[in-house]
Amino acid sequence: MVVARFAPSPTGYLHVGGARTALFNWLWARRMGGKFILRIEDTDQKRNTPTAIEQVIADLRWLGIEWDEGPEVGGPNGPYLQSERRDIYDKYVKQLLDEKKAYYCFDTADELKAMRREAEKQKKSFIYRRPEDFPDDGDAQNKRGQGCPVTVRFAVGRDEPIVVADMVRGEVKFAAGEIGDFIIQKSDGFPTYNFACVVDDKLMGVTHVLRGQEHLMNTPGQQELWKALGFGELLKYAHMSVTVSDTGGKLSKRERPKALRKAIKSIEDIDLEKLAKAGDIAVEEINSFLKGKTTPDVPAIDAMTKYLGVHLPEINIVDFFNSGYLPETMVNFLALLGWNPGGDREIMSLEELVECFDLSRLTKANSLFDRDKLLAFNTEHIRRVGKERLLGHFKDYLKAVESPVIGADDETLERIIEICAGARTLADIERKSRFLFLADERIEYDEKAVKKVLLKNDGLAVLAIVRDKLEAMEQFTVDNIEGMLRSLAQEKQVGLGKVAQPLRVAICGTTISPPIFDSVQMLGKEKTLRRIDNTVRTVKARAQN
RNA sequence: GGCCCCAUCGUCUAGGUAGGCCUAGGACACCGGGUUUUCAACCCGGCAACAGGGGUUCGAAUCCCCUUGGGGCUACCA
Repeated sequence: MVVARFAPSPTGYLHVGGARTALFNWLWARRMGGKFILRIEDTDQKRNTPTAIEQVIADLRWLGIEWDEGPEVGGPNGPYLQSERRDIYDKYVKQLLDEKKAYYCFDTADELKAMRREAEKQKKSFIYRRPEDFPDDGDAQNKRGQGCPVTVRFAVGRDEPIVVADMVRGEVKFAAGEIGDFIIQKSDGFPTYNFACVVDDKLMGVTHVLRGQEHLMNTPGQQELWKALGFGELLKYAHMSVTVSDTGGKLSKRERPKALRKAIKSIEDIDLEKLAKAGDIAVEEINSFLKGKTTPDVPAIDAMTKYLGVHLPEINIVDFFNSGYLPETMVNFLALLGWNPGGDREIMSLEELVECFDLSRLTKANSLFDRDKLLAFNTEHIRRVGKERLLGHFKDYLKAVESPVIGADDETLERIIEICAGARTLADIERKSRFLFLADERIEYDEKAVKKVLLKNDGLAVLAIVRDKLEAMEQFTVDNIEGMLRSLAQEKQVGLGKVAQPLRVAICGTTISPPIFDSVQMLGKEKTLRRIDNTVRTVKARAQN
């Protein structure tokens, strides 16, 4: 049976790269009728962030990726948090030590740094110099007593080249002696990633590992460890292409802070105190951030971004959710990053993806994360998800962004979705419909729109006529409103826009709204009239100044 | 620096594993036109690529080599 896994480290939110890895492993497991495991690799105590696990779990579920074994669902091979498996790793470290396949080391960080510098000077790879005689437990005990760091290194075989049979790249050869002895147990007693991952993959029965190409250089070492531990049949590896950013290089979560830094610096007379308050951090922290020394945490970044009203590139899965993307879109788009079903197929549901997913169609070359195309995919998925699901997604979105639209009942929301057909994101729908739920006096007027539509071409005069006709209307229906506006336009021998636009700006403050007849009808007669009056008053007052 | 991976339109890619079906197909973006009450959507049309150089072959986008270019890794991070 195929057993695949996703093994994130809880250092932050689930980002695009991680989500893709998770998705591919999940697709492969589902396609083969196998099992998908979620394992948390929290072996670095310094980097773990407390809420990360919950976040990652929430994001995976939002995408529709469910696991058969792992946190919250349990399973026979638990625990699924590596920090809770220390005794297991200790046992295997001891085995390797006893068999002289691993050895203690006492180097300090500075000593190691010096060795690396030396290697670089000689234009060679840094290969740790293995001692002639391995220190024994007593030596380790002594060194520890003296306050020396004690680590354990794996003695990598040096006689034969190491060959990794990769399902994407074929046989990748590493010359004998090229892979140095790497640390498998840190001085704090925790295993390193390269060790814990090998042990767990065996114990959890993993058969396939799909991961980014950035792991390719870890594979020979892990494979040798696997053999040294006597784990038997090797894992099947597939190293997928890296997703690169349009700014060049691997798509990284550091892009958001970077973009924010740039945005802050571009603002001339910025009030750092206020900004700090918005982000709930100290001013010194911002200064240090601007110098590139430190990075505030995600909530602070998000809060400051919101405060400044700037748009940062989405990197984490929640970012896409907050920008109004559908999980259907993300899953579809992610799947096409380094894979494709062949031919012309592009828009697919999760179910369709499972049906045709195939490792032989994994792409070798890196792919760029194209936000324009993502938007096009979202437009298409909004069109095709179906009413019920879209309504659900929309409500989730409204809750997350704390929109005033949240107060509407389902019937109204469905109507809104309907009249906003063609929207590219849920944010578009929200933006267009929020005027319906704002208090009349909270309408913000777009200067350009006011100038162009109301102050020119008799805008206000037309608006006055429209107002009277609306007031006189007995049945405030879409048809009546449409009929009135159309005949008025005809009467005046002008395009519909000439009469519709002033009305549009009057009720929502901008020239962007759902179709005008629906907008007016949904707003209702009373509010429409009041807004027209407010608008006239405001605009006249402003024109005088 | 060392090791490793990769290379078709601006971008994602089909085609490459069985060389002729490719005067290279699709999608996004872009440009032009249409529809139109705004934005968006929608419809029609257009632009646009086998990185370069050597081979192998009757024949190469497809196989081999080199160059160039891009990317990854190079931690007591994962």
